[in-house]
Amino acid sequence: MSSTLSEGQKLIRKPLRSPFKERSENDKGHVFVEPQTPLKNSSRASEAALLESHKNMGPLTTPTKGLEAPSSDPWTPTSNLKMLISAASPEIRNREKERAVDSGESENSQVSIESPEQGEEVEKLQTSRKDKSLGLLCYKFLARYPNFPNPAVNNNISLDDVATELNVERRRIYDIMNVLESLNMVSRLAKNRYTWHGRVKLAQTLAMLKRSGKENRYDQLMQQIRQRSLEREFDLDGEEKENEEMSGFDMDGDSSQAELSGADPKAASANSRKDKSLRVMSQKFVMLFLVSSPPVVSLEIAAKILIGEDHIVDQDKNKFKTKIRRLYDIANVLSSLELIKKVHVTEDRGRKPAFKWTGPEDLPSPKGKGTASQLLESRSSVDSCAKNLFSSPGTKRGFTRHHSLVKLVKSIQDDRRKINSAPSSPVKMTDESANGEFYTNKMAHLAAICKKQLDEQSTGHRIQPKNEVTDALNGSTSQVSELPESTSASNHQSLGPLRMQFPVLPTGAIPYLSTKCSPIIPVLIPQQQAGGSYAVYMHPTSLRPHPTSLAVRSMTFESPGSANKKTSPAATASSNQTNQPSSHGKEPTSPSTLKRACEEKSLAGSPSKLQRIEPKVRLCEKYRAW
DNA sequence: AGCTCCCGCCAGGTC
DNA sequence: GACCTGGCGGGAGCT
Repeated sequence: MSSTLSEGQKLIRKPLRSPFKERSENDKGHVFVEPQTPLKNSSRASEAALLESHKNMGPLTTPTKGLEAPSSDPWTPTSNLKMLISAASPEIRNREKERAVDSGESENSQVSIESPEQGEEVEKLQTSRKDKSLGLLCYKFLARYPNFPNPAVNNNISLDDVATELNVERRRIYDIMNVLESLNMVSRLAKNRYTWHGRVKLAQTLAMLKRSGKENRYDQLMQQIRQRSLEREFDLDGEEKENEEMSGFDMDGDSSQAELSGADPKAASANSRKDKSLRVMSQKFVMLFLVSSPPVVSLEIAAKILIGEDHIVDQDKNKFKTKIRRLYDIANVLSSLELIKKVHVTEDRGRKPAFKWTGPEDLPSPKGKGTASQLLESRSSVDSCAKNLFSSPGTKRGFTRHHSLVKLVKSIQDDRRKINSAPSSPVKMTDESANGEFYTNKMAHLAAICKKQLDEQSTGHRIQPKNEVTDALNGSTSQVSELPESTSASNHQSLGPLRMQFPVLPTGAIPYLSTKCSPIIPVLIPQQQAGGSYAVYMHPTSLRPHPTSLAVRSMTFESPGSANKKTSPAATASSNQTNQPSSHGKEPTSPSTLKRACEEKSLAGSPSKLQRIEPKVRLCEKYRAW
């Protein structure tokens, strides 16, 4: 069954084996690198090995990619790498075994991953689902090419060749290529052919994406969705409420996608399809990280934003699930690129998968007023789809955006207007907190801290180079520039690197949940629970009528499989973040805090709800490092 | 049980 | 019409 794959797609498309039958036998741990590790870890280990090798390649260390070389030929400067790839590519080994070819130089001869008696078992296990993961496949793919290719050499990629040599269906290669293309790491040259760019354009692309993300106010969208999610979460009559809130989004239901292209149904259809493409999704997903502070994005939030939260109702739950699936695909590739890393956000409802940005933090300032579209369009223009990722430079919005998202932004703006005129207005809050009129000494002190942080936050940005901030501000519309004028440029000085912004809170740290929509005052509470410190987030408005009002929330960030669930270096490093303006500090925003913020926000217009939001301590904010 | 995501069907697009 | 591209969701493997 494992016949040689021809150039033709038909053969590639057909599975070479009966995966499910084989899978059923894959019930034991196996290894590629570390024989004693369990199944999952083994794959991770092999990925890590590949990654390490890939790293070792370094820039310009792999002059040729040897694309057209047969799979058994060593990649000249990276033969060692190939060995590792093969170690992680059981199918290649299987194929080699079956063909009884290449006994001398074949990879399996160099990969001592199992004892002879284990051979058969491992061979079965080699077809493990994990071994076929998109992430691992991407590692293998990336290992074939240098990060910074020599423009002089042929950097063409043949999908057929890649699919054949990696022994996967071409379909899988498309997934990888789409994500890579979204980052300008490859560009489509022609049918079946791509050009490898590596990371040459990556930083610039990311900068563009960041800028576009800001222009699209994805940070605010995230915040908004979190808030609404919290509202739902803490509503006693959640279901009815959910419907209420869904309608409160001013949603346009299923029509949103069709509206993307205006009245032209055909264009709408095309645009809808494009908008769902892995490329667009990937870019938007990356944008979320780039504009988020801390740079942690849960799949749930991402999916909601990518869908437009309005779709998450009834039968559209399926859409959500599908989106999540796609996000996993994207995330796997991005993980292979080391741009993100999987973490978990533990909330009341349990652990939620999330990803943390681990890619470059200091992005170059996008040149001029160019948009991401220019960057993308500057590459191969063959793919019109990519062009549609961004609107023309002249337009304000950088990206094609769901109509629902436009409305979402509108909703945010409305909220902001309300908030700014409401007692819970951030400005008012900070002013009040500054004079401490309504608080105890401790409250006043904390409020002062909060004010300071708010001032910093209101600068709108934390770690970016100043010029980039300026660009972002210039390029964006009123939303961003609405930020209070009290911004102090000097506040940027103390800002640490992006990762330092992540609110892993060691003892004593006071996280500030910066959100324009829900100003929260962090208050340390004398709570001694294992695992770290706790902060109580107090909404300023709740402090006045209910000085004891607390809104606390538990949230744990942890790395899957991380042994160190407590304070990590990252946590320690972030211990100073009390003074770090978390800009749009969104991610760790306590759900209950947000909930409270939303509730209280709505109080202005609905005093009757006041009773329902009687001060209550929800949970404790507990951050663990990954 | 829920999370993760492989797999391949099949529709739309391109040649 | 053949082939390319990739959205999509079923359902298996994993935790």
